[in-house]
Amino acid sequence: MLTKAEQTAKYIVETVAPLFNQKGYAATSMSDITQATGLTKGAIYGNFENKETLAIAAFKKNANDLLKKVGAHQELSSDPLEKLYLITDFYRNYYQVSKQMGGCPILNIGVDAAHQDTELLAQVQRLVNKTQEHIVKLVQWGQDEGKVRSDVDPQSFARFLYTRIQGAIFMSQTMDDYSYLAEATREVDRYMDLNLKP
Amino acid sequence: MLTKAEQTAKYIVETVAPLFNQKGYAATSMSDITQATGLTKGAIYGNFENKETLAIAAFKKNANDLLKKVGAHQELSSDPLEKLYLITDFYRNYYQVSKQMGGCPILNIGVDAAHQDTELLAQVQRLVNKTQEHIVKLVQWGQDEGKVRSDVDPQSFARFLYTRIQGAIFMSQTMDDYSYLAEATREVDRYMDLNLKP
DNA sequence: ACCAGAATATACCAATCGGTATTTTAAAAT
DNA sequence: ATTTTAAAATACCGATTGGTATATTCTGGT
Repeated sequence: MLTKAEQTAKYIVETVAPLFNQKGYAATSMSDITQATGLTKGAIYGNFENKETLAIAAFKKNANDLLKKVGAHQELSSDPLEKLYLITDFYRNYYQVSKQMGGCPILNIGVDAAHQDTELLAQVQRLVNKTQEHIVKLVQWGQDEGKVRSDVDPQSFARFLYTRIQGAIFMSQTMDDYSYLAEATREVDRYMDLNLKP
Repeated sequence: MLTKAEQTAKYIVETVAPLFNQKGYAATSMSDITQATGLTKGAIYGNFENKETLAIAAFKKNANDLLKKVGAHQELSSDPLEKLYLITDFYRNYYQVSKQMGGCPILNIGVDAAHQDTELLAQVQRLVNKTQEHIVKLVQWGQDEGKVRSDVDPQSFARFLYTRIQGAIFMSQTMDDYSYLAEATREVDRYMDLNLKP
């Protein structure tokens, strides 16, 4: 069971997560935060050391939500190759999903924190590596079971898939045009049809 | 010949362009600007109406520099297909080029201005469309001369090339890893080898 | 019902924010 | 050389920034 403080801390993070994600760290003020939460500075600073730790908590919340969603979608199959297709399938609808978070947190915080050497950037990099390693393991698993061609390099495929989709996320977001993601996921699917399937 | 005011206005924009590009609009303060230029607020506001017009001028400067550089690189050939290869060749070294500007302005300002509905976002979208249309024309020109296969859809190829490379730009920038751009340009080249050449 | 500790609200801080009005300095025209 | 004009420096504005110290309210245990 959550204590009162843990409840409000959770509430604050949930309320503030899309704010930081949309406007970035510097552009999100403490008054934005008190206004959005309906709480006062006392409540905020009673639960978080400072603005930065709150921003980090907010990013972690968004990142975790994202991992959970894409993870849950992969549960629809127990086959490694089909799980890869389910990843692209998840991102096919990512335009709507990310809008609820105020845009893609990897993209937004990655760009916002670049050249600033903050803990936030390290968190983004950690998440990117984690996701790529997950794809690597899926490919290796598929190869172990003979469902993915053995001449595929798991690492470089993971980098390709992630980079291709992340580019489409950027384009869809800044051009406000869903179709970039549609095209990218279709292409990655085709790539897997041609190069991953034995 | 430039008047005194035009000279300082140019100097201000040049000095301030990498600042806005790196830190974003909100995080770049007027004192950052006076400090970087060595000028006072009087000089800044004597030449620019407000912070936003200065930020727009700074982005246009970066965007223009970028277009000039990628344009100059295409001058190395007069053949439309070879010009397409020169575009990917330009982005092969974009990691260093963009670092001088404080990161890719399309990426940085695109993300920074998203969800804010400012003139800046419109400028980014304009530049993206302009670049894509340029690629479309190169493909069409190549088709007219029989140097590009006629079954290629210029529009969708342009979107693919731009999105693929922009994704690599994001990854290289936030992971601080050049190789994403190397892989992306190599892959686009291979794609053109296989699908564009007659 | 009462009390102790936790949690939130209030009031306040120096510093900085973007912006402006005015004064001083530099350059151009006569 | 003097006047006029353009440009930059200075001084200042109210508002807001992130953050803190203190006061008040809420809540769970007895």
